[in-house]
Amino acid sequence: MAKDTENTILDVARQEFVQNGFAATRMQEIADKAGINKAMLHYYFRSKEKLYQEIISQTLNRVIPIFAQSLDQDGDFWTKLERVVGTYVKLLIKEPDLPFFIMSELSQKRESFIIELKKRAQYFPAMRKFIMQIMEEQSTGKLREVPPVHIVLNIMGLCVFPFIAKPIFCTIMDIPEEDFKELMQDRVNVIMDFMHHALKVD
Amino acid sequence: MAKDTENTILDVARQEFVQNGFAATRMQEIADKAGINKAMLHYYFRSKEKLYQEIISQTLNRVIPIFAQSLDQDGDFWTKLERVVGTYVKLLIKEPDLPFFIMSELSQKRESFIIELKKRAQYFPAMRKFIMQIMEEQSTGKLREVPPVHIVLNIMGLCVFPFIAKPIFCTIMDIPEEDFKELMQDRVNVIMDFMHHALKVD
DNA sequence: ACAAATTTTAACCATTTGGTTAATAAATGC
DNA sequence: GCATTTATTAACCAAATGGTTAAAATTTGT
Repeated sequence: MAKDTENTILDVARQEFVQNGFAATRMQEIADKAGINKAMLHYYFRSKEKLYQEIISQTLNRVIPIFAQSLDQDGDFWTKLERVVGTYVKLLIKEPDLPFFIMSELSQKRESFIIELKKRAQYFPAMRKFIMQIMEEQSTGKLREVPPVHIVLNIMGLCVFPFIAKPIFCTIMDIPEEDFKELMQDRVNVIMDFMHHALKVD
Repeated sequence: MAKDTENTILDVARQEFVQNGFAATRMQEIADKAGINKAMLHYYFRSKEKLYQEIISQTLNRVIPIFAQSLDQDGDFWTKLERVVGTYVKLLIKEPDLPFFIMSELSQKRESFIIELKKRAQYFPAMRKFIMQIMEEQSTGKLREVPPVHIVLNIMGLCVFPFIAKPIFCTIMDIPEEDFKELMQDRVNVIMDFMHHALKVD
């Protein structure tokens, strides 16, 4: 039963923190939705801050390895790109609030988040190796010469941005939010096509 | 003196709300930083909610027209694109926290923000006209056939995303945040080059 | 110069909120 | 079966926070 309570708390807390952010999330609300006494939250996690930290930690553990591993396999730039874009967009369709959560609290609770992020520094080389690979393929004339850092920024932006901008985008473009998911289904192909034309050598 | 106090409040409040979000911003903190009594905040703006609304309103007034007007002038797709990308990136370099603020509170206080957004519906047609123009230039063979909605998403993503992702990006890529601004200076050219290759007809 | 309106302040107030405590219930080990 | 540990609860607490009020200072109109 013990693990059960703990996991219920974590589940509810994650939902609440993701939806409302740290400051707007109420411990009482978490307790109510988990169907337990508020004191349990402190019994298991000591404080709101610690509970939040745990959620952050879990979230990073769930996202970063997926991302890094999809980069850390064999293949040329295009193989890797297709893999990483596919993985990422699929993940985001399943959990569309994720990028928002990560970036939201990041800007406000910068230090603690960055610390938590740096604990996963083991995964960063995958990214830097990817950049090296881009440079290599550029120098052998397989890719057009665009600054690699910008290429990475572009890839990330093309994948992640729509999920962050969904509400504002749907409003301005007058698209029902239900149609949005559908739009995202095509997204992998659009991105691949876009990148391909942008980076292929003439 | 009256207008002076009011504007000081607005200035400080904007900084605070942008930096901390609604829930984490303290009225007392605003008062202190503005060097006035907390009661003044309520004297001029009645409540925290109303004050926040005012900031949202001002912010949208500052951003949306700039964006819409840069789309609402003459020129073919490429002329417009260069104008809108230039305007946007320039604005964001000056106020890098802006997209974050807009998108942050958007997801949490959805209703009130969307309402405020819809009050500016007058500006939306510029965007839809831009899409129409894309479709036209595609049918006359001037642009490659990529779904226009995705083109718009791509443009927005390429412009805005780096500013949202700055902290996480700089950490993972091991780039000092000071170097980031420099990176953004090249951004307009990179984006234009990228779009050009992605959309030109073979 | 002075009355009326406006602006500003200090002291309060009610509520919310994270967190604690002491007592109770349930599980565990022997 | 019983003592000990673990899990859970209800009641409580102190601090923080948005908001109010009544009085004082300042400005404005005449």
